[in-house]
Amino acid sequence: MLKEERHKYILDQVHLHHRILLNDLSDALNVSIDTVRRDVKELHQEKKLKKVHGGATSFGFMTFSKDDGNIYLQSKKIQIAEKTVSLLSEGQVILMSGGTTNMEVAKLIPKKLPLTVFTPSLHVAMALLDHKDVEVIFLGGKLLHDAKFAVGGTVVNALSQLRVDLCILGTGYLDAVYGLTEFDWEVIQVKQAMIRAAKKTIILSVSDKLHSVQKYKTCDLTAVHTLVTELDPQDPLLDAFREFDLKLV
Amino acid sequence: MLKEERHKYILDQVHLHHRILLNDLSDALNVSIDTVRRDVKELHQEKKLKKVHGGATSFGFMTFSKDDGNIYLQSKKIQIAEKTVSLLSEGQVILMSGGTTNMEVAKLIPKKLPLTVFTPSLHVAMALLDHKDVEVIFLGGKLLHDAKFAVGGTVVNALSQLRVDLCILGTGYLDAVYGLTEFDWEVIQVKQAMIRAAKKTIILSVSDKLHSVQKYKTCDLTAVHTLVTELDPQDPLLDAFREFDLKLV
DNA sequence: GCAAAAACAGCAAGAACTTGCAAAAACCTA
DNA sequence: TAGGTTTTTGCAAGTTCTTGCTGTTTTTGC
Repeated sequence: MLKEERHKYILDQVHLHHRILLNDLSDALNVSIDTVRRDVKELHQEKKLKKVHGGATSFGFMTFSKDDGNIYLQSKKIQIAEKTVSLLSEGQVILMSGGTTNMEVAKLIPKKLPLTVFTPSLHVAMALLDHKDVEVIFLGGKLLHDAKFAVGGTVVNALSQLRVDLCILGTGYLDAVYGLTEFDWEVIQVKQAMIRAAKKTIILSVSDKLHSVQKYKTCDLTAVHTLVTELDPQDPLLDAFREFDLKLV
Repeated sequence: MLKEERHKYILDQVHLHHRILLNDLSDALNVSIDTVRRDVKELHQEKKLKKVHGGATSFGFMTFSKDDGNIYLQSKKIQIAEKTVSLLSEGQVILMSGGTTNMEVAKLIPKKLPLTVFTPSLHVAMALLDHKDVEVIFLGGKLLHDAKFAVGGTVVNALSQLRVDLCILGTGYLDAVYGLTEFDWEVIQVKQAMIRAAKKTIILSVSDKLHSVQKYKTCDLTAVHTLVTELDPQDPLLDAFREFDLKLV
């Protein structure tokens, strides 16, 4: 492999994930850690990226966000994603919905963690394909133009034939009384099928979305096993959810 | 072999693969490594390519454009895409494979043209979702990490239940004698199923890939109805394909 | 403050590059 | 066509670049 190719790969990865570990690079490129270190050093001197202890980051990382421009929201989502990733274990078969929070989870999954992931989200699938050890199966169907998410009978049908370890539901609206709600009927159908297909369901929610309700209901909180937020599990904001048989993380 | 011929070959290879090793060139051209080195040096001075340690890369190789950094190849693909789009008509149900050429087709489809498109390619699906009037159905299945393409029984099975107007096959290798070939067995299975599911099949190929053969065979040229290249339909390079009942565009 | 991980410096083998040169081929020009 | 000139090509020797390994120093997390 040419040095230029390695450099391109490294820069692509850094731009995609905002940060990258030298070990992962060494692994992905099949060269020694020293070589990668030297590559990153060069790119650092060329001001193409920023070298940090253990890896590298892109320059813009802390100054702007590709997503909604909201750095606070973004960092909350990353916190949630980190907590969620720590709940995963090797060899699991999981289901992931869409949403930006789930995107962060996809990016943060360790490169060497073997998993099988089913998802109807184009973005999540795309992000997961960077992970050589993750088998990605896309649940095909009619795609929603804005959400880049597959819905419809095909998806629900495929899900009805699955039995997976874990379902990770991203962005939704959450309320102790009304449960999990959404504004898109088609999405509801898919999420319900996802919950049915999984032994355990984890929902991810930034605290801003707690106690908010939308038009349609996905499920009651009793159907959920774990709720991950960026807050400390002891935070009083979560009190309303303690009455359920729910693990707060 | 003339120097000019070598130069053309080298440029073609660099444009096609974005990079090339001096050893491979020396091997393919049956000249010493020194000669190749001198050739590449010249081309470098003429700014036709970029010489790097161990080989050469095309310009634009280091850019981060989502597209294909290669200007020459890129413009050929756009020409092909334009011709292809002109073959489409309102209300058609079509199948699109992956590849960068098909990506260009997806981008160039008129925003107001109502179509239904089935595809197993993440990139094509993503590009099509920009078009509000195109209904996109993703053919789900196990995703190939590098090609971002769904393969396997699920896809083939779903395809077996389809009957569409048109199948647009992107990047493949084409030869008058050996027909359409690929290097990935799984992809072959999907492409064959796509051809079976369509009333008509269009294949897109940049002229560089004409007369080249890969390991596995997708189909004979008799299964194809239209061949779109960036060349003029009268170009002698296409003579080998005239014996077939094939529309050249 | 300690143990583990990461970074650094120096070294050696191998690959790639440069330079100079001579033989062969191609190209004039009479 | 013969003889001289230029270009092209391959070879060899020496140099530089790349890369993985070693041991040492620095940083990090507990």
